Amino acid sequence: MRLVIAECTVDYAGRLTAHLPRARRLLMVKADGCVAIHADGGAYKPLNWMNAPNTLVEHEHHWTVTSPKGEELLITIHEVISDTDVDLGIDPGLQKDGVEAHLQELLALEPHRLGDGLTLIRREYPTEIGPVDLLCRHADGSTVAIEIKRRGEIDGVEQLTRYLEFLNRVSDLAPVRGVFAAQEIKPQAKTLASDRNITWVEVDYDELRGVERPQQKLF
Amino acid sequence: MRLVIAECTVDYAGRLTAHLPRARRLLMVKADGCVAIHADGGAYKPLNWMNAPNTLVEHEHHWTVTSPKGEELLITIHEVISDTDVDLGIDPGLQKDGVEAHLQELLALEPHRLGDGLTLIRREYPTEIGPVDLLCRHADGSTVAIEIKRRGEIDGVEQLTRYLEFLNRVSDLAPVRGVFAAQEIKPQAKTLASDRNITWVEVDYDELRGVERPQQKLF
DNA sequence: AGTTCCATGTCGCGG
DNA sequence: CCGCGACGTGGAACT
Repeated sequence: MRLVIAECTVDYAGRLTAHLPRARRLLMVKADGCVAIHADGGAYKPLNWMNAPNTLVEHEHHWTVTSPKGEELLITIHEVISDTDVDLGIDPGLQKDGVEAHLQELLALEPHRLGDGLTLIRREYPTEIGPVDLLCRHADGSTVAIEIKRRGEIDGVEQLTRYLEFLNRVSDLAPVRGVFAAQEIKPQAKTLASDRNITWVEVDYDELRGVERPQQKLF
Repeated sequence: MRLVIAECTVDYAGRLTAHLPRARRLLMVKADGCVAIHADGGAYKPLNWMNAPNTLVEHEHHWTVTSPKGEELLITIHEVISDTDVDLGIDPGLQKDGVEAHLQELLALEPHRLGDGLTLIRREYPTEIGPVDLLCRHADGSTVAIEIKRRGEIDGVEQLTRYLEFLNRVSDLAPVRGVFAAQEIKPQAKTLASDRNITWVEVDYDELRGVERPQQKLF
């Protein structure tokens, strides 16, 4: 990784056009070729950037970065304050826990937690307007479409409603009922779901994964 | 801005839990207090971060960052390779051009591009659930509500649907038709729009702004 | 402060 | 490679 502190002016033309007046900034060039221009604020997001893959060409007083998608970044260098190179090696990567995918896995294994008599037909059941998280069969022969969210909000109910509309109209699975599952569901989402005859279930994540990995305090 | 290169291990607990095994990384601390941990790849996004406001406490072999929202970041420092501080001053800020607002301006000037016989009533026409991008009158006396996106996706169709529902129910403008306009519209969004009798139009941004401001090559 | 909506969103997965 | 949806989405504008 290369870190350059420099007085610079920046112009970007690509998905939009943007301009940065002259100021002192950090230019970060990573091993994968991506370039980011940071100011001393504005959270972790850079002011301007080019993602890999791209081509960086350094001239005397300016850098040009071009991407195969036709994006262009021009960095005019007025003065270099410092220019350092560090070898970080490859990162072992981030381990995440507690996201929707994990919740879906666990519920696919135990769909009965969302309603008695449910068995899985398949995960990510495809429809014209996108995949349904879980499609299940009920013991009575009816079908149940399940939308899973980490946090249940109104958007999720809308999404499930669309799936139900299409599944009931175009497939031979009809009638299809809906179940909205999340670790936590906002009151508005509960109201809307109930109003549309969609069952909602708040699932206990820790209970679901059992004693597998107890939550630990960091410090 | 402070830049530290260090061998470190990182644990985050907040909206989810995450762990980074020991490796050499860049720790970036900005003037606004935000902390970002970068590897040598993976675009501009850090592996882990804490946004301002937060509290950074440095101990002998570890840093703790806590946010008022109850998020915690623990950085265990095994070895410091370098530790530098730079004064960047405040940034004059980014100037952008070519976003949705601009598209709306251009279409407000030439609404007929979205359908024959359309004339503008007003931009940002207020409703109780938010402003409609453009409200137009058709030559036949009917009203047309227009939602504009840079990229047309299903969310935008939902948004327009809500406006139409409301306008048709509570206003004396009824009947109100809908037009969904974007530079590019996803197939699913087209399907949903058509299904709801909403016309969709893909507009050519460059053609729209015509000779007004020709795209300039940076280099 | 809470809500809504845009974003050069970015990222990852499945077809 | 494209399409699609999640994201610790982040960030700004408006109530």
